[in-house]
Amino acid sequence: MIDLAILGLLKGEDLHGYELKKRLGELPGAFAGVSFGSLYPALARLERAGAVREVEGGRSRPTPSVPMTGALSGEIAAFRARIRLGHDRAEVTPGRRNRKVYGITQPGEARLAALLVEPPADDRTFALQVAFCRHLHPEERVAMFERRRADLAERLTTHAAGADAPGAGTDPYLQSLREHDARVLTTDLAWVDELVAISRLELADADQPVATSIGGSTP
Amino acid sequence: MIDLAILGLLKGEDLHGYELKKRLGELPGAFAGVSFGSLYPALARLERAGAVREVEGGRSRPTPSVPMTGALSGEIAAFRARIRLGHDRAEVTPGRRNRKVYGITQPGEARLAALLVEPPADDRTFALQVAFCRHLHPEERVAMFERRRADLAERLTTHAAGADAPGAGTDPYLQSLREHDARVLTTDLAWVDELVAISRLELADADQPVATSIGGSTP
DNA sequence: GTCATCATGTAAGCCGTTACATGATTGC
DNA sequence: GCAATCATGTAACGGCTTACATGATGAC
Repeated sequence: MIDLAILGLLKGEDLHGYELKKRLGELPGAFAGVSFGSLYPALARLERAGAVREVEGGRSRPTPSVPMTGALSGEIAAFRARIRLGHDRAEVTPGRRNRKVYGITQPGEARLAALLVEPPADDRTFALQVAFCRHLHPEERVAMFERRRADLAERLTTHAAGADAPGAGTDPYLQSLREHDARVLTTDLAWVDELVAISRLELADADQPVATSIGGSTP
Repeated sequence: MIDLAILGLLKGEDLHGYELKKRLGELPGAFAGVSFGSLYPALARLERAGAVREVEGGRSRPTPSVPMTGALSGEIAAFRARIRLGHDRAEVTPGRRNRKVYGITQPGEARLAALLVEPPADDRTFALQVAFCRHLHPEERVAMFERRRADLAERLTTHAAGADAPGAGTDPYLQSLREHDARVLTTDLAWVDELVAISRLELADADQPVATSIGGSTP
């Protein structure tokens, strides 16, 4: 799970461990808990495996799909480059001396792609997959969502089957717990549907590559 | 976590490990996954700690509020003895020879009470606490729910604060994930309110003590 | 007598945590 | 100079999983 988080973050941007942990905490979900004690060994392991490697300057903030509304990403890149030259005041990059900045490698990208479509071990892992699913091909993304959907649907029917177990209705708290579980499953199902809808929308947008001048057709 | 599950189940009924695992699987939530490899060591540990002990006949299905003719447990014991004679259908006690039936002790009940009001390490632990919260005094139960409520509320505000982080709105999947998290938190909050409502209802109906409570004197 | 099920346990290992150790850089 | 923060790592440990080993019982 931590591999997925690391590779997903590095796919977007070269980072060192300390910063990586901060980004992890900024992600929605309960990923703030990952500690250095697991992060650094994981990085070392990934480096040994050839999935990441230490980089020098560090390609920062590529954001290829959005071609720069302006200055933001470009300026950040320039800014980071400037740091190395000692051109700027130090207030922005404190204590940068010993940092080991990591970047993702091609094998690492393959590994990331595999982790993204793998059946998630738990709900938090699925959350991570969603967080980074933008790096998947649209079809893979939809397929992954559909698998998740099937899994949730099955869990829901299993749940429904267990509802009329012997002595199921005795305790109001147990009953409430059971109902809540069903609600959560239903909510998750609706969410996956939303994710699929987003994917299909993007797929449709990709079909018609910004041909505004043609007929004015709005899909 | 597994201690809470074991003690909570044993509070209701004397059970052996194999049966314990089955009951665990019947509980709502994802507790089916607990394996023998963690269950048996946990039982041994709890026995060493004096929280459970091996019992002979096994007080089964106490349900003390319903008188049950009083003969039930005695009859079950006789029934279990009868099995040997091949007199009954086997569906109830197959392969019973080596079973170690465990019962909860008074220290074990104290431990259970402590685990039930302890701040839950994760959401699954809270689900377990709800599953067995009937064993708490009503006031403790409400207090525990209120603590949970406060925790969820804080998480929700933290979440809201993080919503307008830099670059938060770029990816539709990340955005959807963030929104889903907020929905889940809100749903959980509503659920806790429901649980509190149930508690208050039972508190109001306190004419007749419905649930047995632990840790205190039961006249 | 053989197989499925019931039943208990051990061993190896994964994954993650907390706590500890170390040291550079910067603000004051 | 000193404290706070940045930054990287190691060590000990805990909890849980899978896989393995063992054996009794009952159905057929």
